[in-house]
Amino acid sequence: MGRVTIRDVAELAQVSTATVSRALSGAKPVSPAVVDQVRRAADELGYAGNGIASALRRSRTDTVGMVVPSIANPFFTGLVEHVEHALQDAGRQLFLCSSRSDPELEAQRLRSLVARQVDGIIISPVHGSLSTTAVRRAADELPLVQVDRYVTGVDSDWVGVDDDAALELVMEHLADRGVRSAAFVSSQLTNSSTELRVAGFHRHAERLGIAVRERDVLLGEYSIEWGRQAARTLLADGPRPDAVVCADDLIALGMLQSCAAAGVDVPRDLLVTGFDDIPFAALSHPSLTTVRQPQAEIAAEAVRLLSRVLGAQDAPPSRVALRPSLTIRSSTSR
Amino acid sequence: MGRVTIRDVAELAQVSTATVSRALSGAKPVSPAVVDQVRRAADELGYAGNGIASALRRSRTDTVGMVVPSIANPFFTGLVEHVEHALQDAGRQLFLCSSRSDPELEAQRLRSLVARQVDGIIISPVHGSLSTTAVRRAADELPLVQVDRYVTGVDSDWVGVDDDAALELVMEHLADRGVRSAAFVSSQLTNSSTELRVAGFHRHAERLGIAVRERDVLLGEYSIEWGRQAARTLLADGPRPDAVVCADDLIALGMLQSCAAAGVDVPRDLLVTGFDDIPFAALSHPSLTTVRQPQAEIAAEAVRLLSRVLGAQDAPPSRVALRPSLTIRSSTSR
DNA sequence: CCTCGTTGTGCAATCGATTACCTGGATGGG
DNA sequence: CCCATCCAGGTAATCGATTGCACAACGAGG
Repeated sequence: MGRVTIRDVAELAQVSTATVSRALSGAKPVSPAVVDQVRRAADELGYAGNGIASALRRSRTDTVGMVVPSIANPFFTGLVEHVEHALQDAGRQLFLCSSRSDPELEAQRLRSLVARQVDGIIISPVHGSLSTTAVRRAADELPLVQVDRYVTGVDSDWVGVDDDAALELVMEHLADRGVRSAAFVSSQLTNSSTELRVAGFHRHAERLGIAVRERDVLLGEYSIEWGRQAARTLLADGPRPDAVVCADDLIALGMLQSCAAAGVDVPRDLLVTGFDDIPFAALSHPSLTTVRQPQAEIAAEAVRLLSRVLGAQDAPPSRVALRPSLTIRSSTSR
Repeated sequence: MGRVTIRDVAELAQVSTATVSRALSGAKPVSPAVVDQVRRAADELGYAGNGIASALRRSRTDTVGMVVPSIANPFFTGLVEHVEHALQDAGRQLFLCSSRSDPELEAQRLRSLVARQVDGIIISPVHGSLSTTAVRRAADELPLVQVDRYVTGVDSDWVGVDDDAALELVMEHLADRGVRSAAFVSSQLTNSSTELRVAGFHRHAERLGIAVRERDVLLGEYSIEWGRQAARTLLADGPRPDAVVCADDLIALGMLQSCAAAGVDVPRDLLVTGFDDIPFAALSHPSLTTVRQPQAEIAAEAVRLLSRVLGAQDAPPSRVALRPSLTIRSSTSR
């Protein structure tokens, strides 16, 4: 357990700690013979360095923190994987936290990341306004990029998908299929993407002459269980709409399950669409028509933006909305 | 950007840095009046502390590192969520890394966690032998608990599921359903749980008189795609077994998809079982019969073991194999 | 009134690595 | 042959918070 320090290495290699540091990091030239000696000594002792001490002195950690609302949602884990990949190329590591859709927990995670001196933060904030203070406070301290969703009132970079364009794709596709009335199932959360999606839904429905009854807009949370529940509510009473537009795939998958259980045939009796195109969207029965988010591009762009800020260039914050595409599967194909 | 330090607070509150530290952490008694003064000063300056410096001095970080083979696999993300929950109660934070099923990357992650002085590590190692060196090295430095899988040759705590008992449940269930021959689809990875599952499959198949042809044991990786592929191989030629036992749900879900595409009716023509009981196992068509892992218990036990070791009690390493249960759904119910 | 705790606070060492600055010797040009 | 330059490598300050030790003030008990 006795940790081996740079001093031990220096002693064994018969040089100063400064030389050991330089030999191992290559910060300044050291003669090859000495480098070799130091390397050998370090190996022999199994020297691993102390990242904490190094971080304190250099005041950087080569680590980026990421905060997402949920790691049970494959959309976010997909995003995380891509971010991790992109960071690796930049020689950085990812420190992942989940805020579990709780602004309070989110604030705590952010504080903790700041205290741990990560070099930058990538966050998908929980809430459009309740998250503002914590996000701003973090953004004041270090580079911060928002992904997927953003909060109001913080001037930071953002990368995500063009939600309005996404809903346009969905609604036009449904219109093409002859849909005359539609329901919308989403989360209660008031955050940018959730709001833009519901707004887009209404806008394009109206434009295309698709009827929307007020009671057919159901708000709960982004989960399979809520999809199931919403389906039950929707199918329980009154005339059924021609289609159900879901704000994410988890909801849509829960919806499909309950439809099957209730004997409602999708797509014959009802069309269903999702959002995100998670891997499981292709596996349901029927397979799910959904909006594909360009995850890899979002991740790459987020990392690029972060590096730009790390490069200390005081560029104005940029908001990048990438174009989504529609993956058409059986849930809307008669 | 000018970070506020403890010195600034001390100056404003007109006390020494020692007093500020004690007032804020409560490590030693400080008179109420002074505490109040310090609190006020800290608030006014927005003092957040420097976790790095604190960690260096105290040589603890109140952080636990976790390394999993994949964060795209809902089984692991479920586990992570439960661990995070359990840690929160203990006032610790989680630092999550993915090894992407690559022993080399895994070793790097472990080194990095050790360098960052996390207080302990929870790991599900990639490989039974290739991961050994890295895991041992980490375990030499700090408390380490293995979950789900374990490597050979390292004396550390382990918590997981009783894989043999799990396969017993599966095979007896299949035997009850009149299955006379079975295939097994798993990952190539040689790690404890993978190996115990294939061994259990063979043992119980033999015991119950279920025939297994050598070419019906297919090894690839834990992914949906491999499940699809394996299905194609399995259905392509020769007589079809009565059942396919899959070593995880991702494989099983891919298998179901390909079966549907090939016009093979599950469960009429073929029974299929999975392993893990991820949320999506209930959503497939047909829904999947699978082994349920007691994730919450595994997580709680892992955290408990880690705390025990952190308490510096030199107890002998314990290996806890929890009992799995079988969730029976449509993929095995005629 | 004189010890002997007790309590609250400050001083300064400390954690381990990095790096600004300094030194001594080698090198090269004039 | 001398001086300017360069380079490897050492010395010690530094990052920011914590904490062992010292000390002052105060109260209680004899």
